[in-house]
Amino acid sequence: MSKTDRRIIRTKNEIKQAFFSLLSEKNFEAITVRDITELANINRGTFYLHYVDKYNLLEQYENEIFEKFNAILDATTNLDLDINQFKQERLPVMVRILQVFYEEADFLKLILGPNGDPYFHEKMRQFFVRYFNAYLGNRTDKSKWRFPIELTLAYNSNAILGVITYWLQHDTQQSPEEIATMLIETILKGTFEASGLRSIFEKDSE
Amino acid sequence: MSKTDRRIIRTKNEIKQAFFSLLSEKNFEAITVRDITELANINRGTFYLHYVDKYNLLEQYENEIFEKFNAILDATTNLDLDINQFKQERLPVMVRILQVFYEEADFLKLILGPNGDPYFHEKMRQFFVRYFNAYLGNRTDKSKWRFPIELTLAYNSNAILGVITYWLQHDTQQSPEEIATMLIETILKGTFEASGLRSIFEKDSE
DNA sequence: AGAAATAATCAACACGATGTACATTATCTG
DNA sequence: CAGATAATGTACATCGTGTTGATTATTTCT
Repeated sequence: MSKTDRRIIRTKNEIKQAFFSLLSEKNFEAITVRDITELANINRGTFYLHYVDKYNLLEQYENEIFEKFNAILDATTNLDLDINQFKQERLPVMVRILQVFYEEADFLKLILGPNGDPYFHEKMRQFFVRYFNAYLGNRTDKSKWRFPIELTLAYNSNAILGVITYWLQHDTQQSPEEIATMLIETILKGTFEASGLRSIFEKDSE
Repeated sequence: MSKTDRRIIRTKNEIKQAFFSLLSEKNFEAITVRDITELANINRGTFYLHYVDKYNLLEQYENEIFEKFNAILDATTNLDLDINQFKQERLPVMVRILQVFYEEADFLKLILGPNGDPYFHEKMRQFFVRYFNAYLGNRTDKSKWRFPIELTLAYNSNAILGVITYWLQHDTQQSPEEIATMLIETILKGTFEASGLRSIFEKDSE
C-alpha cells in the first residue's frame, strides 16, 4: 500500500485552513463551497473530489475529535472503585478530557462557539451524559432520586459543556486541572460552597 | 387610527403556522421562503410584503419573547432583600420565568431545540447571567471567589437553560414550580445533596 | 528517467432559491 | 359603494449547487 498523494494532502490542508478561517468570521450555514475554494485558491470542482458537500467536510473533522474523546471513556469505565469517591474517580478522567479540549482548542473553539454547529454541541453534551452515567450507572438506585435523573443529567452536562465553551472562547486562561477542579467541586458542593462563599449564606431551612 | 387589515392578520397567521410546522421537521437554515409560502398557500411575493427575509421573520418572534422575559427582571431587580436569602428571593422569580417558558412552549421548544437558532440560545443564556447578576451584583465581593466569577456564571446559566430545554423537549411533564425548585436546590447544594443522595457520599476531604 | 496513474483545472450545464418589479385582481374599510 | 390596499401572477437577473467531460499538471512506481 502506498502513501497518500502529496497533492491530496496539500489540497486538504488548504481547504482546512480556509474553512477554519471562514468559521471564525461567519456562521457555518453562511459559508459556501465557493467561499472555501476561493480562499483556498483551488478549483471548486476539486472540492467535490474530496468531499460530498460542506456538511461532509465538517463531519470528518468532528469524527476525528469524537474518536479521541470516546477513547478516554472506553479506557476508564467499569473501574469498580469505592462507591463514595466521586471526586477521586472522576477528577482524573475530567482532566484527561480537558486536555483533549486544550489540544484541539483551535477547532473546538470555533465549532462550539456562536458560529458553530448545534448538532456537534448536542453530541458533545451527550458525551458528558455518558461521562456521568459511567459513574452513576452501577452505584445508585435511580428511584431514590428526588428529581428525575434526566433533569440532573441535563443540568450537569450543560453546565460542564458551558464552562468549557467559555474557557475555550476566552483563550484557555486556566489549566485543564483548574477547570476540572472547578467543575467537580461545583457539581459536588453547589456554586457558593465550591466558590468558598458558603459562610456568608445561611443553610436554608428546606 | 384603524385596525389592522384582516388580510394581513390571516396571512401572518398562515405564515406562522407553516413556519412552526416546518421548524419541527427541519433545521431553520434548511427552510426556504418557498417552503413556507407553499405550505401556507400564499404567493411567494406576499411573504416579502411583510418580512425582509426568513431571518427577519424569526427575529420578530424572538423579540416578542424577549420582551416578556426582560419585563420580569426589570420588575424584580434591586429588591434589597436580606443578603443571605438566595432561595427565598430567587425562587419566585425563577417560577415566573418558567411560567413564560410554559406559556410559550410551542415556540421555545422549537427554537431552543436541535433545529433551533444558536444565537437565540446564546441570548437566552445571557438572560440567565443577568438573572444571576441581579442577585449577586451588590451582595458579594467578587475578589473573594475561589474561581473566576465568569466561570461560575457560565456554569449556572448553561445548567439552567439546559434543564429548561430538556423540560420543554419532553413536553413539560413537571410544573414550573417543580423545575424552579430543582434548579435552585441544585445551584445551592450541588447535585447529590439536592437530589437527596448526599448521605451515601462522603464529604470529601478537600 | 520515463511511463502510467491520478489529481487538479477549466468550461459548461441544469436546477433551484433569492429578491425585486409591475400590472392585475381580490378584498377590506369607512 | 368607492377608494384604498393587500394578494396574485409573471417575469427577470443573480447566485450557489453538484455534475459532466476534456485537458493539463503533478506524482508515483518501476
